[in-house]
Amino acid sequence: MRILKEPEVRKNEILDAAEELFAQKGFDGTSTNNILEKASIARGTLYYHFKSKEDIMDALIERINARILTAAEEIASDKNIPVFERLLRAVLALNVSEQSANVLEYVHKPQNALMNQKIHRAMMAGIPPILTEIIRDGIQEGLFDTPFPYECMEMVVVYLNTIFDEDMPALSDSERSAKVKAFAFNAERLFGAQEGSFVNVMAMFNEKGQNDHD
Amino acid sequence: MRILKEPEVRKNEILDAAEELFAQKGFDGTSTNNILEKASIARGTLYYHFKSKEDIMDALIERINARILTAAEEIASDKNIPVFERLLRAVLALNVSEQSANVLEYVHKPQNALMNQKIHRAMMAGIPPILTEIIRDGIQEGLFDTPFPYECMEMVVVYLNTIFDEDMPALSDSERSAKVKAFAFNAERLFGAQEGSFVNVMAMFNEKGQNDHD
DNA sequence: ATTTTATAGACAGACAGTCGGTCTATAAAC
DNA sequence: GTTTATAGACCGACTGTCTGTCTATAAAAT
Repeated sequence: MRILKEPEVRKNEILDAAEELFAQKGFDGTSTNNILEKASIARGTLYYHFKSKEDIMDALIERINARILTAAEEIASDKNIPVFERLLRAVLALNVSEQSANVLEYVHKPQNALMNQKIHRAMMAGIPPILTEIIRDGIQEGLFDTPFPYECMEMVVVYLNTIFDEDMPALSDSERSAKVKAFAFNAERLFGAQEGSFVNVMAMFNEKGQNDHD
Repeated sequence: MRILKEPEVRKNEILDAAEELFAQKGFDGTSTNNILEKASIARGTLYYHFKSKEDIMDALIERINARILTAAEEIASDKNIPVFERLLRAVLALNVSEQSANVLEYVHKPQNALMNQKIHRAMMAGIPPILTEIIRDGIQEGLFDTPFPYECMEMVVVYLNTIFDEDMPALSDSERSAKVKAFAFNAERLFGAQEGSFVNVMAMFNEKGQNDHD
């Protein structure tokens, strides 16, 4: 007895199943059979809707990415929020909020190198423009001073994604704290911000970050 | 008629074969059968020496990495070379020289995500300490001024690896030139160097870089 | 001669994708 | 209204490739 569904419905069911499995076992650790079972469909159905396993991953990344960037973009364009707070909230939306907890799950799976690469690329295309808008407002208000806001933001985002990514050799608490301090100092230099201003943002970041996880 | 060889000899033959194939077709695109054929050995021999396909890759990365970092380290510790030139030559040894042309080949293969990740990790562990030594000398000589030489170097290396990596969306010549200019400016800020000093280094870098490829 | 090391290749099971066929909904023809 | 044809969604057996395992054995060492 076969069950017919709208293509969009079925596609999302497959993506839902894949999302859960990739997060749990990684892309490489998830077989198409796992997906079939979880979505309760046959092999031919899967390949009717997606042309390959990698196609499923690409669709999933696109879906997740859209969610995350949309949330951050709304925050970034809300001129009623002060610049530093906006920056903080956008970063939270991108890295720590419940929505992007999914991204972190994937990134840290050992069998997810390809997916990591694609996620990273999507993030690098999407995040700096959003955050640079905030930096430009900060420049207008005299909080920052750099002729290259985009490139500064790009550098900071790349670094955050790499060094504070749990995938890298684990940092002890004191190592992490030292790195955060150094990073704040370096970010102040890059953006031409007043010394100490990013340290304060970082403190808020850590507080909010921890609250979110309690 | 079987041919016996010293384990180290045989191991290196397998690695040589793998090195060529991974560069040509990527890790995922290379089957163990390809390696068997190229090294003229049987499957059992391969698994006698290496415990898995991934083990071969790990050994290969280690081999290449050792070569590259050794060359750069020699340059970095040669106190007779002026700081800026030492920095330039070490960077060349790490990124552009013939030895590391091999690394670039791997990094840009579409089926090499896992290998990229491992190479990147190895590089991030090996490169910043070497270059930071040079920065420290520069601080001693008053060329640089930063309380966080290591973290600055780390940031710069991460950025160089990511943004100027050909794997990222291709940059036009003018885009690249603009990015190099912005990067030089930002590096000057990070290291507390005199404005314009890194732009000059970059010019040398481009010249030398181009000559190497002609 | 016996033991150890290195080599060979047949075999097994998992995997992603293919292919031929079936089923369902629906429009068109009667 | 009923019948027929069509489109497209679905099914599952099958295929070829892949990595790793296992058994046999040649060559070297003792």
